[in-house]
Amino acid sequence: MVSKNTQNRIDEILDVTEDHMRKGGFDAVSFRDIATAVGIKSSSVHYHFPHKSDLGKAVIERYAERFIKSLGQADTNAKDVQGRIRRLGDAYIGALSDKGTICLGCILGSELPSLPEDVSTAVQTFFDQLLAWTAAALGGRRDGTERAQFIVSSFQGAMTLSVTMKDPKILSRCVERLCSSNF
Amino acid sequence: MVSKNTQNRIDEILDVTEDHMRKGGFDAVSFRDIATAVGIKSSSVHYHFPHKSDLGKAVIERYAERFIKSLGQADTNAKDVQGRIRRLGDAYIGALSDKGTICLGCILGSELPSLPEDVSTAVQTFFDQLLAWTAAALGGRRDGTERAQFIVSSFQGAMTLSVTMKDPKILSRCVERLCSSNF
DNA sequence: GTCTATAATTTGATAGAC
DNA sequence: GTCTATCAAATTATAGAC
Repeated sequence: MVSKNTQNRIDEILDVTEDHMRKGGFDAVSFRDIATAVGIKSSSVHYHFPHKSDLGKAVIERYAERFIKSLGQADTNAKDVQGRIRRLGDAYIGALSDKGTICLGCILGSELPSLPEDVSTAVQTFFDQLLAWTAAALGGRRDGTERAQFIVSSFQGAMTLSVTMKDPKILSRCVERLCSSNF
Repeated sequence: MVSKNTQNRIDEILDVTEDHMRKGGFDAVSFRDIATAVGIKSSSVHYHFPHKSDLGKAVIERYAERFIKSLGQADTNAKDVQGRIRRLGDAYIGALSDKGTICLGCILGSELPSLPEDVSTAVQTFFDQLLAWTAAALGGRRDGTERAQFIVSSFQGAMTLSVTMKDPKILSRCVERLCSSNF
């Protein structure tokens, strides 16, 4: 096996890890499985990520950055609130159709009490950012935080039920319903 | 260790298993941990549940029966729809405050793609029953199934976010919001 | 029904050569 | 950066005694 550019290899490892983790959670990931999927040995994975928690932390942090960035600017003004919430909904729909698997934050959030501390902290940071974006997107209402919690949790739940019932329409109808409400 | 009545022992095992599973999912459960918590040896757990999937299947089936039964009758008439949906919401609030952990269906639903087939089938059966109850509770509307999916998934998502953010109010406000809507 | 003992496999992790 | 080799621990599971 020829050496590869470090950043590419790291991304490859994180791609495969994210894949496995979104299917079965943190414990569904093993160094050997990841290594095999990437085409290297497990000791080489340890070279990049010494401990499993390093791997978990890196994959959720990368996911958070990508997801939040995909939402674009959450301009804090009253105009086009529905458009911005639809962007959020579309991001969830995209994440689902992407791989047919649940949002990474969703599955790791479910397992939070059993995760290593670095990882659970990173998961909570993801949700802090996501809720802050959503509250801002709602245009600075008084109860923006609570509305944001309702919207985000509804999308997450609908996404999870979509995977459980193997029916992506559950999520898309949820997005439709919330976007055509006045929040 | 003195022998115990079989049914009691089985319930003890399922209690502990449910506990562990609600904290970290299917993979967070090990025969040794369960045995230790119950006060027996792992081989004795295997006597009651030969394979791990037997344990998983039994725990979700028991959970489903208890949860659905706690909802009471879902009389199919237009009266008191809000009262019935509030019963459903209260069941979720109860499940959360019960152990401070997520609903078992919720966490196993998230991991569905990686579960043994018996277990994933049992999880889907749980949701089939829950959605059927909710659709009936909505009083036989035309789009009852879709409304039921929205309500159940919103409760599930709010429960999960409550655990993730360590704020039970996220769920209780979600219940309040949906109960005071006209569905 | 529970125990001891043990097998077979998997897992996270490290040392050291190239 | 990747490899070989290896380890200690944990895991699912079974056989057979009591």
